[in-house]
Parts: sequence; structure tokens; C-alpha cells
Amino acid sequence: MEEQIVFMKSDFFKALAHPTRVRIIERLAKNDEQVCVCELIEDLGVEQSNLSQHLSILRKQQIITSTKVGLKVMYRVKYPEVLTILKNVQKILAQQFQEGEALMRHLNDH
Amino acid sequence: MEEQIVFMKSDFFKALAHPTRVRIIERLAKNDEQVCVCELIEDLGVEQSNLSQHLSILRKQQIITSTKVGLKVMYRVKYPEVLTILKNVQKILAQQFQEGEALMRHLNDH
DNA sequence: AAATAATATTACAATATACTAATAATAAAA
DNA sequence: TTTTATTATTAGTATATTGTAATATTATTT
Repeated sequence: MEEQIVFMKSDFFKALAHPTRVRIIERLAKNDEQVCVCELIEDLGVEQSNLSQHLSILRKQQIITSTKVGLKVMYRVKYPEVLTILKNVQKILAQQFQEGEALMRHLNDH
Repeated sequence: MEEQIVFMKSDFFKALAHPTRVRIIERLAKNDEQVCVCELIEDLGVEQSNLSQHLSILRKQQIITSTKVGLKVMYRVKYPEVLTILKNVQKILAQQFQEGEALMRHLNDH
């Protein structure tokens, strides 16, 4: 049971463990209101099919939710804590920058 | 440049996207002090080699740091924000439980 | 009822991650 | 200076994730 929760936590992180999915969240965070898929395609510049799969992964973890409005599907971040988490990651990266390690490590890896 | 930061964020999440690595962090969080690898092996019940590889991944992201003390290597969580992040994930999962969706979804997937 | 628009799903090849087993590296003790 | 203890690294196979392309679904126009 406690073990299951650990799996759920790692699944949560897995859902955010992709640059496109981080970008989706950050784009949705800008608008307090909902954003349609068509706008995400525009703004992020990714394939429709690909975006849809990433949205599906985030939906599965209940990180985002969708409502249909006519032909369009509107998405939004479900829990404000998700944005808090992203801000904390920012904070950690900022500290790592100050120590001058973060970017270098990243550039070595990619 | 802004694009690089997105990659760094997703890399950060990737580092936490494994049950063993979440367990490592949570074990380290219990102690304010440092914990040696030998103790982690005991407590988590994983192969030495496997644990070492997971530690390596967390180290690479600067999520944990190590210092050598005699034969032993002591690890600790580097940024308190990491624990804040885990608490926020807990909070999200708790809300999902209340909605009765989290566990069911998880059990379906694993 | 077609045709169109917006989004989702499926199939599959490419790449990345994971675990086990074996080996290496490092420091301490004998 | 061999052994021993602790941790790290490497190699190789198994599994999971990714992106593209093709197809399906759903709601709206015409």
C-alpha cells in the first residue's frame, strides 16, 4: 500500500519527464482560462498526433483535464500544486546556475 | 536558451521518475543527517549495483550529493525544495484519492 | 447525409531506460 | 602488501518510451 504510493509518485514524475509535456503545462499555466488543442499546436509547434499523445499522458495522471466545446477540446491544469512544483524546480535550477554546474552538465548530456 | 531550460526541467523530473529513486529521496529525507549507501541497501532492499546506478542518476542532476567518510559514502538531499516538491505531489495524490480516481487508475496500469 | 474540422487512437520502427552479472576502483585492516 | 569492505562502472539483454504516419472518432457545416 505504501509501496503503491511510491509507484504513483514516480508515475507522476514520469508524466512530467518530457520537454513537450513541460511546455504544455507552462503554456496552460499562462492562461488562467482554458486553452484549446489547436492553440497548443500553434504555440508549441509540434505534430497534432504527437501533441495528442502527450496530452493523453498528462490526462491519465489527472495533471490536466479537458472539456469539449463544439469541435474544440479545451485543456487546463487541474491542480495548482503542479505549478508550485514547477516553480520549485525553477528555484533549484537557479541555485544550480549560481553554482555554475547546471548548464554545463546539461550541454554535456545532450 | 529558454528551450534549454525546458530540457533541464524535464531531465529533473526524469531523475525522479522511478520508484527506487523516489524511495531513496524519502529515505534520505527522514534523516536530517547523511545516510551511507550500506544503510540504503539495507532499508530499500535493492541490489548494490542497481542502487549505485540510481544514486548516480540523482547525483548527476545534483538532487543529492555525497561525501566519502572512510570506506563509506554518505548521501544527502542537496536542496530542500526537492522535499517540498515531494510534499506537493503527496498533496495532489491525496486530492485524487478523495475523487476516488488515483488508486484505480494506478492498479489498472500496473 | 456528405463533407469538413478538430482531436484521438493505433501500429511500428527507433531510441532510451532498466536490471543483472561481472569487474573495477578506493580505502582500511591485517 | 595482500585481503577485505564498500561503492562505482561496464556490458549486455529486456522492457519502455518516443515520434511519424495512417486511420478513427466526434461534432459541425453545407
